Amino acid sequence: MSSKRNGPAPKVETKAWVPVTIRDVAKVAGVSTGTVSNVLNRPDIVAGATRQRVLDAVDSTGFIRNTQAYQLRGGRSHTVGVVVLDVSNPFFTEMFRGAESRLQSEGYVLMLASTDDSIEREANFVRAMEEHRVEGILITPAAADLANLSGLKTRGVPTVLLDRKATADEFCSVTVDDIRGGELAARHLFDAGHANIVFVNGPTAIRQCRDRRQGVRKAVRARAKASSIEATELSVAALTVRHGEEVVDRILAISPRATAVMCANDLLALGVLRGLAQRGVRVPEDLAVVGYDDLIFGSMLSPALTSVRQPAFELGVTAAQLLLDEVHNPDHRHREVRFEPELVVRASSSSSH
Amino acid sequence: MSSKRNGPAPKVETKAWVPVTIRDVAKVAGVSTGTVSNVLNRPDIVAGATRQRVLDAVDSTGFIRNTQAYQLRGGRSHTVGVVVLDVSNPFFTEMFRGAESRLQSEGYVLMLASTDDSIEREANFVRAMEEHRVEGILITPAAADLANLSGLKTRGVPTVLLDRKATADEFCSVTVDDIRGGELAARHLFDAGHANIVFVNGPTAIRQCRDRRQGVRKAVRARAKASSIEATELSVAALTVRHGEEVVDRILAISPRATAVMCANDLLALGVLRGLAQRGVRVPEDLAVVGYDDLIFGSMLSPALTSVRQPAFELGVTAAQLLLDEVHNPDHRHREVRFEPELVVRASSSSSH
DNA sequence: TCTAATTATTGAAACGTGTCAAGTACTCGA
DNA sequence: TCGAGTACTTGACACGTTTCAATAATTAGA
Repeated sequence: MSSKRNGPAPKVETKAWVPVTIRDVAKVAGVSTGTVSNVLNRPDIVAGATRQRVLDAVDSTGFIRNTQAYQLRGGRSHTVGVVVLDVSNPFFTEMFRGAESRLQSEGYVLMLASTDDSIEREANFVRAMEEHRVEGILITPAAADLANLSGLKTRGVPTVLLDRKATADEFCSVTVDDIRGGELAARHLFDAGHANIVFVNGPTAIRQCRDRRQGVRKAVRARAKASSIEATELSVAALTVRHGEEVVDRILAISPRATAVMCANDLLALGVLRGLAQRGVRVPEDLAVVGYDDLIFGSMLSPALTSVRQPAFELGVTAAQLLLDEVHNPDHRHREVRFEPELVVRASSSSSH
Repeated sequence: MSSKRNGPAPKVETKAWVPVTIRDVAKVAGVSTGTVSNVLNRPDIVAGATRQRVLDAVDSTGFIRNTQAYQLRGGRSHTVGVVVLDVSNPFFTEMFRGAESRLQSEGYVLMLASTDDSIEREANFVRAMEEHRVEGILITPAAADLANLSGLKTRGVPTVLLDRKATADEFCSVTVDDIRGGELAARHLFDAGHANIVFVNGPTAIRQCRDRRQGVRKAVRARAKASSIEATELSVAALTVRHGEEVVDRILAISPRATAVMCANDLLALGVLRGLAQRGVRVPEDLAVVGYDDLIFGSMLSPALTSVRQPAFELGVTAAQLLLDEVHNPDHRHREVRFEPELVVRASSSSSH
């Protein structure tokens, strides 16, 4: 890193900006503060000439309304807090974009924080947002229990859970049906004629992994009666590319040899693809591969990766919608909106074998 | 999407939460509001027994300090605004994480907004953040000129430009030396023995594309005297995978045939890789490929993609640091901190040919 | 015991805005 | 010309907090 200065490094301008209040504007326009406020909030009830004079004064003074005062007086904060586990995870950013697109048309500004799975940081953020009097919070809870959120509940701060079901009916929530997703992927392979598949799963401590496994098992049960099919489950310690690469030997060691692999997420699948390429195993001819999450780069690989897409953007939009309902509708009732995952079939599992 | 309700859909709890003020706490604790405020802000000056009584009252009432009132009275907002072009771009989210990591240890909360290149939306966000009295703004300006930011300047809102140099010394800024990045990539290929390379560039209306091209040309000039080398420039309309895929035929049509391709970003490179794979051209044996940006998935490809890494996280940290300096240090002077890009050599250009 | 010094607590003012009852100026009809 | 509307404008108050001069209570010193 290099730090460079142009010329004689001029001191930052000294004429300090003195905050312009509604009172300054009133003085310049030669009216009372009440009138200025009216021009700002109900322009219709003030005479044309006066209105113009005030607007000119606003311009010439560079007045910017102080939201805190407005809010203190009883106005809304027009702010919503979003708390996710990890901002750099595309799933969360897509969700954020969805929420943003819905909320910004209503004039809201979003506060974003990522907890990195830390319950303590989560508590801090939630508290800070409450202090800022956000009108609502969208959150992916870090902890299994929802202890950090009990305050929100009792204080009546509208809250929507992201990709997480409420224990009782305490909050609204938006979720994706991971059981169905697992089922979809497995069924796709069976439909394509694979009778012997491998399911590479992550730690079952993660709810998503548990659910996806359950979906796979469901698909197996549904077919097991009619035909002779089988699914071998392999488990890895983490959902990473490396772990996917390392599990390849175990996959190939299975006998009779499997003809398809389903991975609990795209990173695992990517690792598997690399491992297979290194060993000269062709995809999908020798072995079909399916992932989960539909990360953007999966579609850019060759062969492009079949995967299960989660409608992250729509999750965000819907969460925002639920929040708005809770904010504005006095008859609001909490509910869970569950989304269906979608199988995106691409070359890595296309039935050209 | 399916909407499901459990049981008899209980109406949301009716006992509306009445906001607890410092006055309520004072009443419960049997002290004055001044004392409560002291307990909250300067606990040391209040007697132990009283302090405890107040703290108990805070707990039992569930009091949460109202930041607006605090702020109105002259306190700081502990809020920083971040405005980027696109939240779903990993470069920006990494930068955001960097800024977050630096600022959250100082107790700040971040407001995030993405403009999607719209000057109008940018103006709205900046205005909203000013109304919220953010203590500073980190921004990637959408427009070529900085008209949207002139208000920030005159009103003295600390502002740091992200990946963009200030025209004069109006603001602090953090940038990455794209000229150097282009030079690094091209030089790497020349060093590896390639004498005839192709540079696939995007629209030169984009500053980054202009700069990277300039870097490539610089590398060419530096070598042209000593040996006979050449760089053919191809231009595509957008920095996407598809455009990369489509440019492959033009690359292969060049005669004498080039031995290496440098792309203005990783998406282009990815498209090129796909196009080459489809035509049976081996990488790096027949043709070496280099990208730019070092997107995470580049490392997961096989062959893994050589690329130029931009220290996005560090950019964010530094931007935050500059902002904090401008906020706290009365002797603050604006400056540009320029980061060096880093070449990450991987299999797609490794000299095993 | 009395004074001085120290320690704790109080309560009112101020921050910038929106609201609203009250006031003023103006218009129209008779 | 007067009265009754009508159309604008005013200005004090409230929102929840911090600050600070003033007061009260306690302690130390002589």
